[in-house]
Amino acid sequence: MPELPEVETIRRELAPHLVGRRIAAVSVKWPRMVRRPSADEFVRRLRGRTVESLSRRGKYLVAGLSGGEFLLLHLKMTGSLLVKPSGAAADKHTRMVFSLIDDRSEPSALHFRDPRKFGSAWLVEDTSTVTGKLGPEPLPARFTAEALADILKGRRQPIKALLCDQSRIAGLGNMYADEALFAARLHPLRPAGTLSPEEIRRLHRAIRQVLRRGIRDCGASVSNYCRPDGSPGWAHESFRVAHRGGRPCPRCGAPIQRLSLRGRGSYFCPRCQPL
DNA sequence: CCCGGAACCTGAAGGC
DNA sequence: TGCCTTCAGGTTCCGG
Repeated sequence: MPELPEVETIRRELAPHLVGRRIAAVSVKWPRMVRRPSADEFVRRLRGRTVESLSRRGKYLVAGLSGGEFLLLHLKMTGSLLVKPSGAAADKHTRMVFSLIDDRSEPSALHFRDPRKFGSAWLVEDTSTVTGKLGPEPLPARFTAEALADILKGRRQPIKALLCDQSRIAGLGNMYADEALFAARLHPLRPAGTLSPEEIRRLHRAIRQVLRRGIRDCGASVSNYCRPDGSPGWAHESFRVAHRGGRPCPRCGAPIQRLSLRGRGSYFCPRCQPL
């Protein structure tokens, strides 16, 4: 499932294939994935635009286009973006194809593949209409332990739920939240506002560590995640609790437990992460 | 404000 | 070529 490290990996690997190229045509095979404007208008307005930049905000990819508009893509759980030669066949899970041209290289195509059809695309003048409610990015230096303390202060909800709430912190999802809580030795159900300053410092450090390591390892290929060339990442190989229910805790050997929180599986070590 | 649950979807996995 | 149920989860929306 693409979370911040996966989306950042895709951004880095996609940028050389997109930036400077012109969108010659767009084919939308599942119109409901186009959130704004209508699918017809989306296709019409994208044609002829040059991609000028590719950035990331939380789990959103943001392509800056000539003419001042932005194409935003969200992969949700099973989306992937694949660079293919022009004319390559779209498989049955391909929901959108962007045909790309420039003066210097062979025509290519960006395939937005998503078996579950949860992914989304927007074409907007102002990115804040889509990403405006996101909380801070956790990797820049301005995200300090004090900033995290302010976010947690007074909140009674379970720390795991807060970490996954994009309006509080942008980019963490189920897997990396579990990994960060394990690294910080915090139970997922701890009420967020009850963390001590020392626990907040541990959590702050853990969040940044698991995300940086995820990026370094090119993302976690659980579910359908793959990179734009179709290859997997290997961040999941060093996961210590995420999706590892029943296996021994790497720190103490106790079996990793699973609990359901907001309908999501949460994995943790009951001995290393006491409530 | 806060929380829980449904909806959006399909493929995989498990029970029988 | 087995059928049916359950599960997986990011985000949005809706109800209490």
